[in-house]
Amino acid sequence: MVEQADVLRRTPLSRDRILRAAVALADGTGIESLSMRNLAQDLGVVPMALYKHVANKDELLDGMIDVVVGEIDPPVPDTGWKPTLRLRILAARRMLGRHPWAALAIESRNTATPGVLAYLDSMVGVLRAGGFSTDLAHHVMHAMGSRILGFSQELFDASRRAGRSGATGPEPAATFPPEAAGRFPHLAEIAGAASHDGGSVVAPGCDDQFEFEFALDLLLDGIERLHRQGWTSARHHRPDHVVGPG
Amino acid sequence: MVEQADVLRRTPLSRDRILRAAVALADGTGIESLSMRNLAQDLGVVPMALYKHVANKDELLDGMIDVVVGEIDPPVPDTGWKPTLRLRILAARRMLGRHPWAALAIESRNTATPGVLAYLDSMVGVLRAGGFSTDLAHHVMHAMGSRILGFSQELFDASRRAGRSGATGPEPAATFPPEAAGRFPHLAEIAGAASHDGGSVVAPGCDDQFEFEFALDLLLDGIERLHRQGWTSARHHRPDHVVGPG
DNA sequence: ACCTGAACACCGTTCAAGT
DNA sequence: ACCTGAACACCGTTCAAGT
Repeated sequence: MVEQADVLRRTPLSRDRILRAAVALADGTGIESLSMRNLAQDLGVVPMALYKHVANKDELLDGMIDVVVGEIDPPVPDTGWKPTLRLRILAARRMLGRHPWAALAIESRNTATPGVLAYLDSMVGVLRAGGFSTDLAHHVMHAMGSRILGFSQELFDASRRAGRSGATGPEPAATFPPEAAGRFPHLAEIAGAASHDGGSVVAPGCDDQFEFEFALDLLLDGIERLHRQGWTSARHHRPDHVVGPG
Repeated sequence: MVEQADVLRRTPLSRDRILRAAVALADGTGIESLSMRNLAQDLGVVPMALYKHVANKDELLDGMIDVVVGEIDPPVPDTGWKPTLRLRILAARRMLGRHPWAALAIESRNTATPGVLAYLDSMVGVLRAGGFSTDLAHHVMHAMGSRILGFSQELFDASRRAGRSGATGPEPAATFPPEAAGRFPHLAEIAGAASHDGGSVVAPGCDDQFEFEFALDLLLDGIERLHRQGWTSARHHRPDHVVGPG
């Protein structure tokens, strides 16, 4: 650790170098010991030097998230939507295993980072290419929720963040920022964003309660089916980890 | 807010009063503004007075979690496992709507609180009463994950917490504390805890990878079924919010 | 113009001094 | 014995002084 700091001391600071050091620090000693001061020390730099490259700690965390989300293996082409989704989600899970702080960090950000949006957009693209309607693809993304990034259910649901505005109750689900519609076309489509020729985008958001019950009933119905069939893990649980309830 | 503090200033401090005030503070101004100092001020008390009733801030958060988990409506008897689970999970979701900080707070605790364990135990009890084997009930609890408390997938998976012990990779899934086996019999059963006559308990934990893939495939198979059937939300999406993909 | 030390406004918690 | 003010070891970030 200290030797590494010595080696790097003279190489010039950059946003990229800061983000990599921050990820390494969080991986190594836990997210709770990631402070601007500790990070600066690891980099052999005075704390204020970091602020030339990242606006504040929140932006640092956003950058760290995009670094690790970028590590998720890209989708394997030409294998059909189901194995493609499956492999990619398992790749996301492996990434989360390498960076134990990442799941909670992603969940606690109030707005999705560009890297997370790109990942989600490509997942929707896989569904659309597989023949899913935007409607079904939308609900599927909500249903997959906690699996799609290895965790985390309601990615576009802002209701969990506290309202310093003082309003009570869940706020309307904030979809993604309108200016991102061009960059993430599948997400825009899913969100029901109507891109009128001028370029302005309207995203009506979605019905959280419906999405929650859609996923809940999808699971309950699948569980009921297994229960009726007298499902036992003994017939499915194999050491190579490639089988499930199917 | 201020008047309330005035009213309560003379009533003696208690753990219960502290927890209620903490929940109110988090509900009102957000979890990030919940500090021991702010909480003490709301209670018209010096910060150190709190430490007579709660050991530290972590224990305060644990207490707050159990207060709100205690608000979840109890299961309605005699309606079958499926509607019972469904109603209870929707009740949990309503609770999370009232306390926007709670989901993330529960997820970020490293060990489940007694209240959360009691809730989960009663959910397993519903499955067992419905004729589910301990084996299937176990996998179902993992599969429901993000829904069972309105969120949060791997309740007994400690791999997301950083290891200050320096070890890399996911730790073996920590089940619940052995001494809790007596209080939460259904969870103990699920965890495969073998309670030998002396009273000592062995919980072998579970295969995280298998549980993840079980839930993933349960969802993917259900999604495939909907896709083949040409499912459309137009036929299911009704304003009264009582229908899903079934 | 750029960099950075000191300072500010906070934390959670310890500890010793006061009653 | 009990309570509590001051203090300690931290934060993220501002700001002005130094180059």
